[in-house]
Amino acid sequence: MVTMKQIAELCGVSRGTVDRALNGRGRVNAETAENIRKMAKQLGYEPNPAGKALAARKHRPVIGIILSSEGNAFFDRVIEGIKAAAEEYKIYGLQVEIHTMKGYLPEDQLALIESIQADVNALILNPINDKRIVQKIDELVDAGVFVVNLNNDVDGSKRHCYVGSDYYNGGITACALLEAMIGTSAKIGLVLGSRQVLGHKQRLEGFYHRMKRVKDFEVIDVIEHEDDEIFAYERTKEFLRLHPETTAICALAAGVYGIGRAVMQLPEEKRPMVIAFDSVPTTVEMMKFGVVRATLYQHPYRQGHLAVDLAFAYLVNGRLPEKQEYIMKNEIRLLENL
Amino acid sequence: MVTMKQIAELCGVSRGTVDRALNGRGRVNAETAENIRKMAKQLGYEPNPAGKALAARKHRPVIGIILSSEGNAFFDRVIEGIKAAAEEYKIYGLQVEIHTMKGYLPEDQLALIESIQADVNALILNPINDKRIVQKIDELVDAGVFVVNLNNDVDGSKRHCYVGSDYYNGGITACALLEAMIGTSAKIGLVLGSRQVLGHKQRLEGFYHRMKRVKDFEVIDVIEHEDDEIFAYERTKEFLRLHPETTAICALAAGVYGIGRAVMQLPEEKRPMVIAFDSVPTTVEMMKFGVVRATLYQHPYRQGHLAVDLAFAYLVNGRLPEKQEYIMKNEIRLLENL
DNA sequence: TTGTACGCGTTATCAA
DNA sequence: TTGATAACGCGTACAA
Repeated sequence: MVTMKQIAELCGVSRGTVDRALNGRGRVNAETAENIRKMAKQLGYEPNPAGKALAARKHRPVIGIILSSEGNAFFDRVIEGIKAAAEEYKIYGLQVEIHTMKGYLPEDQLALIESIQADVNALILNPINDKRIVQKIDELVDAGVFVVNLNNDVDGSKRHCYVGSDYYNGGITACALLEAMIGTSAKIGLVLGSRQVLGHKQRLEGFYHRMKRVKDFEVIDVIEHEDDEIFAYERTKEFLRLHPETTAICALAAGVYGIGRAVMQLPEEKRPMVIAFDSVPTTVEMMKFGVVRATLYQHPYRQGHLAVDLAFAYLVNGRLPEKQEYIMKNEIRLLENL
Repeated sequence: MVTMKQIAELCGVSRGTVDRALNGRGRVNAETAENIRKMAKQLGYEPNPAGKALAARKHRPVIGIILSSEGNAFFDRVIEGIKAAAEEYKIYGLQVEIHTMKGYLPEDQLALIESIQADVNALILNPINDKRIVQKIDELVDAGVFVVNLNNDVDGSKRHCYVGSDYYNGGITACALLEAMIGTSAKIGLVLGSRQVLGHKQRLEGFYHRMKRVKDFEVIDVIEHEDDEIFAYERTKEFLRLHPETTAICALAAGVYGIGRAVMQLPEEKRPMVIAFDSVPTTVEMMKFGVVRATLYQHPYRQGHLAVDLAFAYLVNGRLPEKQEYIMKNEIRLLENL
């Protein structure tokens, strides 16, 4: 393991100069700087995180987290992951501040970002898909803030990386799972929050794509519930009344409890097979009732933890993420392996 | 964040004394020691890993790893996880040495352990279920070596912790999955390495336990292939010849490729549904052929990584694991979400 | 029994 | 443009 001290000796300069050269702090002769960089590369120098961490303790870097999570139980586990990571890194002086909000109004999120942006070194957020949000992200990145998009992404922003699930593959997997469980013939109702939401739209597309390969799958209709449990209940109920021929319902987003309650009003032998996403407590309840047969799980805890890991690695150890996107697998879970 | 220095000042002693009191190095007045410990507890003192890591760099702690992995592709990903973790911690002076072996003879493993035990501070191994191995583990623990059992456990040993999968639940989940995919009626062949292997036996028990709840599931026979691909092929072939009524085969352990090849000799419409464990390349191939319909995945990469994480936390940061057992979930995967 | 001083690798400040 | 020095928290050798 090679250290700055060794490089300094070999180059015949002081550690301070090596530091300036390697970390681009300026005020160093271009020639010696080049020489030092070459030597460092040749020796395979890697900064020691422990040393960095120790020295960084004075900084007390702050990670601000903004989540549109209120009323969405999926984020409960995400937040647990965030808190576990925060606890783990507290010792390095890292401060993590979580701000939650309700709904998806861009101006609300914008206001929240602006209220904290002066005080954070990194920002983790589930961005709302809006021009102004993208601009704000870019502004922060340009100002030196490390930005992670969590659980959903917006395209064209300068965010350092994205942590979340693969929505398109989620749709594909949901369709494949349905085929595996119900056979090649089904009359299907698809339920989601809104086609405006990028992730929901992608899942829908994935589902349709995979469906081309199944002989007798037919989508009767796509129901949108605007992420509202009551709407999910009412609209599913109405859908089932209009379409008693339905044999499967695929809940591509939240609202599972409402959907389940609507399905439960049918006599058992007439109930369609329901599959869902995530395993929030109310969904688990529906699985115990036998109403929801399977669910697709996307490691919410790990998503939260990883987002903080990446910000930590950058702030304390100066390490940029290796990848632009950290995508969780879609895991299939039955009641038995929840 | 409270440091030893602060505690020293508050107690009116030197930092050296605090160190001795808190780390039980002796040579310190019992009364002052007690006082210091109380103060530390009261302030919620937690040693700073960065400081520890830096100071520990002279030690160059060694983790020895012994795996009966040769010829078992499952461990390829486990080893990738181990190597990734080793790379991550190299900077802290951690050395990781992997030793692989073939087969499950206790004396072989014993000899391997003995050949390295003088040189390691921690040992990670997948122990063979044998009295002598248990004794050896206990001997090492008593000698101050940190021991992690990986992928399978032996009962009654003093190992610090176990990292691996939940075999019993794996059997339960396999049965539930089969029911979800094939319906409530099936004539089943169960294939595994050997009932002598604890994990295989537990999966078998889990499968039988869950099967009680399914009306028309019937196990025709249990085939043992001694973890040999050719035996798996031959015996499955013979089984299918004797029992053309078979509608499902559940591969509870390795040998999936041999099983698949035997199944492929039947005309497509007569093939039983096959489900398996793990997703090694040959199993993936069988899934692409449509022969294996689903597999149960147990996070091999994370198993390997976590085992090293725990040893690192102990050796460099002096942290004992929070849990005795770190159990991975059994995840269901189709070709689509592999 | 206790205190002092140094080193681990890095960053930051100040003086040259 | 540079170098020297102190500091971060901990472990430890040595002196008192």
